[in-house]
Amino acid sequence: MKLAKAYTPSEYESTIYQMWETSGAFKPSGHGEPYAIVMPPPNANGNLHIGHALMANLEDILIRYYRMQGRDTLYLPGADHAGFETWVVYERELQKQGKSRVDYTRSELYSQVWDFVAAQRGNMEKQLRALGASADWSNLVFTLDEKVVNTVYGTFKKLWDEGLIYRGERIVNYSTKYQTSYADIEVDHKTEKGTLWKIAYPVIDHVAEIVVATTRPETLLGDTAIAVHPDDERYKSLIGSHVVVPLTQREIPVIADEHVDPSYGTGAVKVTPAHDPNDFEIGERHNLPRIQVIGFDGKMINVPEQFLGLEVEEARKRVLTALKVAELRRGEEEIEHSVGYDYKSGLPIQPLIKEQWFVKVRPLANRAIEAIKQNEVNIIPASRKNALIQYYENLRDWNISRQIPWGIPIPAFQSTKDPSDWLFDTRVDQETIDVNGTTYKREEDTFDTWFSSGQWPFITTDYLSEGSLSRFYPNSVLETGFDILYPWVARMIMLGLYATGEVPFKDVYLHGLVLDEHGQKMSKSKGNVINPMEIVEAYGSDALRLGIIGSRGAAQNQAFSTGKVVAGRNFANKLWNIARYVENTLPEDFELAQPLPNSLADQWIARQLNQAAHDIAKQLEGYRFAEASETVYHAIWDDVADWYIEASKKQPNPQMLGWVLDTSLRIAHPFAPFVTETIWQTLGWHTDELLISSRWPEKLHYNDIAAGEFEQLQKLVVETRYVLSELPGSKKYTVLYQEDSLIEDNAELIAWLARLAGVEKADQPKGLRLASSNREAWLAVDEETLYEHQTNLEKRLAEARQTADNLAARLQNANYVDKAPAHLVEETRQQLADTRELIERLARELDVL
RNA sequence: GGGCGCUUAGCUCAGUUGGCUAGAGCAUCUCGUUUACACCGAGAGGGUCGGGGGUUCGAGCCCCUCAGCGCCCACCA
Repeated sequence: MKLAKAYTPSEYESTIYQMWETSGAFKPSGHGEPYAIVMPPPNANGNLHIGHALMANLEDILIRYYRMQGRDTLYLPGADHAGFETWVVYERELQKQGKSRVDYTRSELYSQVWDFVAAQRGNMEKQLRALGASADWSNLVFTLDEKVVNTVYGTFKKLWDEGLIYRGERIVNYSTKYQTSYADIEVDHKTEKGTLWKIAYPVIDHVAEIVVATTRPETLLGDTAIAVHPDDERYKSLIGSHVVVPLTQREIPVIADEHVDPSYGTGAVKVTPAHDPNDFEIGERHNLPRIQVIGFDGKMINVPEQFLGLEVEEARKRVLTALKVAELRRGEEEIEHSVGYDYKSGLPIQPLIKEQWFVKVRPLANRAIEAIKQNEVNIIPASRKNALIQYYENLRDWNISRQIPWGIPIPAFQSTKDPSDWLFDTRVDQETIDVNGTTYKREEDTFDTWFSSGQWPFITTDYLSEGSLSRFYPNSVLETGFDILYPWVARMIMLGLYATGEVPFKDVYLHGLVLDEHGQKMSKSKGNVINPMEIVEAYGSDALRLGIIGSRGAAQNQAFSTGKVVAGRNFANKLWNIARYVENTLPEDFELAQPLPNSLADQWIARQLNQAAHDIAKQLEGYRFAEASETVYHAIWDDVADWYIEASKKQPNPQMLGWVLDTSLRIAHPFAPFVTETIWQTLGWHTDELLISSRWPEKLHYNDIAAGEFEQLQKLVVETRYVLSELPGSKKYTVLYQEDSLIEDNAELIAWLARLAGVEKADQPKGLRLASSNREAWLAVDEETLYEHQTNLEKRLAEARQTADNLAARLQNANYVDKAPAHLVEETRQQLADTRELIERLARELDVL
């Protein structure tokens, strides 16, 4: 089969992908040391965004590389039920139908969402295929698959049995919009300007008042104490007396608590245990009652008639007005403070008291810290390591209950006789169960999705049940966005260590955000979202891949660049045309065999490609993707195309040409899988093997001296081209040489590469000395031209003298000679010698003039 | 209140334990219809590596400091 004139990706990509998939190339080989990446599961019913493309490309590059290294490779894809995200979408659907969650039972809602998701599934899998992800689809796991639920229940049971699960009334972060509690990490803290109001509480039986400072005056309706610091002289005498809560008739005590900072505000704090985490703790210490004044719907409850049913914002205004009327306001000041917002709705989060399931994280976090400090898990970039440790150190107990139906039900039942009696039981499809004559009622909450996804590495590999993929745990690397280091990666490390006793993965590679072309964060509302599928259609999958990983460092946000994608497309086309040239040059019946480097160019390209294969391997093993892709790009474009192919036109060596193309395809394959495989298939040199399943290139033996001689020729050619570019007109010139066997043997080659009329031997050569290559060569020009170029020579001579001076100065520095590594000193000496020779040659030429 | 990142060519960015003349893509300029490729070839210009100080034989890289931009974490009312 013949290659078409230009590479049109869309003509080949889907066919090539199918070929890979049906050949079984994506499945683990069962031979070699295991190498595994478990893909962070994209939303099952969503479309991929550009960040997914980056993720899939980075992971697939690693997978393809290690597969070619002969490792037993698993790239395990997943699909996420995306509990809360999907629920929010579905609740909006319900709203459109004029319904709400209260119209259905939990199981009804669950099955509705299940159908909703099922109807929209499949897009992201198609899109991952279009990106070339060589994932093992036969092992895809959905986050609600039975095995996921069972494993999650097992872990929950283990935690429960070992006393690491508790259910308790705590202040939780509550979204009044979505009617569910959140984990701490789901709250967005924003620092903003606010008002600190000062409010007077009259003291009973004293002619006095205590002024407190608060940013949330509406909560005073739920106050159950005033707290002051025990040593605060201003208030010491009032400790134990009572005050009246403004706007109510309630009397509350003045208490002393170390928590109060006498220097802040007025030094006196109103205590509202039901609506503030600190106050909750003060309340615990002093046995204070809790009065809930904000309901779970965000409206005021248990308050005087005039405030009942108001939204919090409105209640605040009216309370302030009422206080003014009562003449209890004592001033206000503008302050900066931090306010928690619902990350999804953007509305303020209400701290509310709720009974929830919590995981005691301290023992889990401590073990994770140890693992990270011991480098059982490596974080790339390393700068995130300390941040992660710090996160673990500050981590508080984890609320894992969510009041949404779309998720894994918490397998717990509560006694109808004794509310504190809870049983672990997985019969979650039943509303009640009877155990020992007692009826138990089902918990209606579901798990936080991070609780189940935090177990992903050992769930997907069936590690606990010792399934056929269990050899892939711990995974080799977890590759994901740095934005989910805390919510996801941190939890996987804790839960992995807890459930399996081993770290879930050895390396964590974090990528940054893909920003738009102008460095702005992409968002639907800004309308600057780049759809990866459109890029694939326009430029090809390989182009997107090369473009998106180029110049991108770990955990670094970086703008998307169409220019880089275009460069990627051009590279694919370059590869294609190299292949076309080779195909047209080699005989029809060409068969690949062990090549024998013959010409200087042969020796040189063998060295260059050996080196490239080695460098790329090192770079990929160190997760330096951008550098690796650059190495590929230059080895193939500069060395193979611009030098080797051109040289081979004059000094052909068919076996060598075949080897060069074959090797180029192999080293480029992880980065540009489609075009390389298409060429490989079209050439048909390997009838029994796909490129995807082939091996990383072996070193080819070459002669180092000959390779160095080719570099000499390159220097001569480059210099000649440079001089020629400065000469006017398009006349062809001749290069003359004197007693130089290297030039003599390669005269035709030099003439071709430098576009010369010829390269001829002369007894008394005249013209422009080609000095920098250290060969006895002159460009034959007439006297007039030579004269015009005298200044040029003088400039070069001056430059060379400067260089020589610098080098000499360095060598005269005793410290340099003593302390710098010997090879550097030697190199400097050599350079100085070379430069002095150059000076001599240039000076001779000037003498001639 | 803690922590982190960024500042390198006109633009977007690479540059791992300090070591030749600091690189790439795009953009710019000059030349080129050579039978693989104009999605091309040849050549060129362009940077006091944010400012200042220090360590070192040697600093884009290490230390201190200043400035600008950005991010994360955190229950000070």
